[in-house]
Amino acid sequence: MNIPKSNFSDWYNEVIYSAGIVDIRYPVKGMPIYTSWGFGAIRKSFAILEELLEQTGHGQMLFPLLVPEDLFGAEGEHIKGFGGEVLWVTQGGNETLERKLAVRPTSETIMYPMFAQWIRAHTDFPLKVHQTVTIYRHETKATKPLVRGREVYWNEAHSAFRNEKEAEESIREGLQIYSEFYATLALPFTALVRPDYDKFPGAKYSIAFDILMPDGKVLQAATIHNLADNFAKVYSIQYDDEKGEKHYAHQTTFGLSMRCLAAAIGVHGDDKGLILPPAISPIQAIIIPIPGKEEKESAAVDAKAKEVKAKLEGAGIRVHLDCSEKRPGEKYYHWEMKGVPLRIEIGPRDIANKKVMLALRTGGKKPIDESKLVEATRDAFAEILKTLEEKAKKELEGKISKAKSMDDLKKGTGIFTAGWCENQKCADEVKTETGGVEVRGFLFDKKKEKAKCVKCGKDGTLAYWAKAY
RNA sequence: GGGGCUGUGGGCUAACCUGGCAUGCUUCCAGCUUGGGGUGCUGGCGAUCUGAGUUCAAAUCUCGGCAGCCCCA
Repeated sequence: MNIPKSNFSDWYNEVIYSAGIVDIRYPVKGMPIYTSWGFGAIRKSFAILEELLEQTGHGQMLFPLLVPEDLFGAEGEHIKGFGGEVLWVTQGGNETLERKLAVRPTSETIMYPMFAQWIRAHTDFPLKVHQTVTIYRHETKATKPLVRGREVYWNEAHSAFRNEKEAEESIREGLQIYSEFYATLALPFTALVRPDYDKFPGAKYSIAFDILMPDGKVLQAATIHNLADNFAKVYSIQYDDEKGEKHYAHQTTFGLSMRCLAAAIGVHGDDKGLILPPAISPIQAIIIPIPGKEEKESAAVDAKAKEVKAKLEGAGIRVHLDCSEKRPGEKYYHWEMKGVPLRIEIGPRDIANKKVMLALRTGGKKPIDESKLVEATRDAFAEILKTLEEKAKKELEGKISKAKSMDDLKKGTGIFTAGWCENQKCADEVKTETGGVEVRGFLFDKKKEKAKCVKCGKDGTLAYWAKAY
């Protein structure tokens, strides 16, 4: 890496290519290749998320990519919200299709007609499903790998319940799942109820997780929507209760995309490159053998390195031994750039002392007793996670400030709290005048704090504001 | 939604204004050397995004397409 992180935009573009996260040289807009290091980290992340969803009773399914036009358009707000960027399949082979097929920009309209088939009575609840797939949105704006593309890999959870109360509980469950998920990535966030005009098309309300990036802009990195019975009415998801009376189901949906990796890259990386949290790094520990001056020494190092590798593998740690012909120093730079959280050095000196060297990507190098290898490695991962978390929390806290005037919004950077009268007009004017600062929403589940609107001065509510990706 | 800039070996880049032999670094390959933080030397492979136009001649000028970056909304 020869671009400092302070030049965040260039740093990001450089590091995602150099570290093997994506290759943007494929000639279709917004569709890069997610190469093995990047996709590996995404898969590790999603495996954690999928496990959390399974534990809370969501069953994994796979729904079709395509949805016929009439089904897609049934919910009026929904199609209005997505209509402009839907890709359509209009031809099959040489024949024009009589019924156009939409390529999913999200899967409500594909899943919910099936939900209507599956749900007949109150005993069919709760219905909780999730899937990890790609979705497609024909973005016209500038795209950015992992942040805004036309093809997005994500996990979406969709659930149906008997009533509003159960749906509310599901919202809380979603918050819990995503909070745990982001804790394993050491990424602090703000979970905010979006303003009404910015909610998911067709939802009652939307909660979104914003993660602060180093340039002071926030990245929306997960969403949770309460759909109430809006979609149930359109797709006839109805059930008989105990008394034989008909009711509409209440639904929720959550989504979390590969943006989580963009957030981890942005928040944790440094001038040397990436720093991946141990939980999602494709390789958690990289062993670098240091050859000796004599062949005998080198042979001993090789043998010891293999022994250490086997021991760690046996403990379920993702470990790799770099026996390439490069010099040790070059290997250090290489794996640091890729963000491997822990490096284990083994050389003749260590063998003589019955030690191995642990070098943490977050800083610090220490010899440890060979007999305590597994334990020390686990401790190192915990320490790395803690270091990342503390650093990220500190940065976030340092960049949330109270804005009392338009001037504060114009001059400051990061996240602001400021009053808002809840009229979109004021929000729009603020965005224009400040060069992009927009209302991100209100804290969920907290008593709304009164505050005068930062724009018009009328009575309003304390809201969160920031520039966003 | 609007505007600007850019596209040269795998990566970065010079030449572009003023049309005429495509420069350097790096990576990669081979060999030797070296080995606890990017060893050194020698040799080698490899490029003007795409289509049309202007011209004796286009990386260079003009127009379109595709792709990327930046700024504004």
